[in-house]
Amino acid sequence: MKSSVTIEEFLKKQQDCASKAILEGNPKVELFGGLDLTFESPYKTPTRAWACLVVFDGKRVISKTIVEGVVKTPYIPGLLAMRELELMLKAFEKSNIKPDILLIDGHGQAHPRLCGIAMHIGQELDIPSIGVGKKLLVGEFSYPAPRRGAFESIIYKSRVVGYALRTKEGVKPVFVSAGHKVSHAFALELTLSLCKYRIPEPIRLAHLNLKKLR
DNA sequence: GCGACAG
DNA sequence: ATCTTGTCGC
Ligand SMILES: [Mg+2]
Repeated sequence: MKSSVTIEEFLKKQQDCASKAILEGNPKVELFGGLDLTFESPYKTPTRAWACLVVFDGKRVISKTIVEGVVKTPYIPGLLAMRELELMLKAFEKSNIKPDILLIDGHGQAHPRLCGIAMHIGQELDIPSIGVGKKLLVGEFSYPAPRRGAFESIIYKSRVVGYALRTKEGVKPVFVSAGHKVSHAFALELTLSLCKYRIPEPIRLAHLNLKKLR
């Protein structure tokens, strides 16, 4: 059996994670990983779930890895990692090809305790990571101009914790924040470079693969 | 106490 | 997060 972590314990883990945050770095990366999950019964717990890791080289998909598992924790805002981290790590471990950086469907530092799921994953694997959320969890921002590449800071407790980025002309922005060993500026530029549509290709393709699977 | 709240 | 075709708009 695997000792189930309590909310209290996980909150401590997040404090620890935030205290060890490394939010700087402009790593040379060539293989980009994208991670996402899908659930058999999203409103029930426990439920069967699958995680997918897509490794993209900027042009082609180098590998896709899907793993199945049982998720026992319900979704609680601020505790997404409690629900999705394990399966994501499992997918990474199973993959023979390891990306140089991970893009996660969720936030990095833009989090109530400055420790979103992207930061957890980056630290656990010690590889650069970036959080890309479709909706904001905490903080304030102004809508960036409609042109692709326009961005505005996400301010939380008087500091910049990420950016609202327009990844496609005239389409809703995404919220990018550094997770591990990258700066927010690096996260912004890399994310934009990987966007053909609103969502960066690695994450978009991971999501699509899971959608076909069910 | 009320409202907001990644996926 | 998931159920789903067409439809409207950039
Ligand atoms: Mg997701």
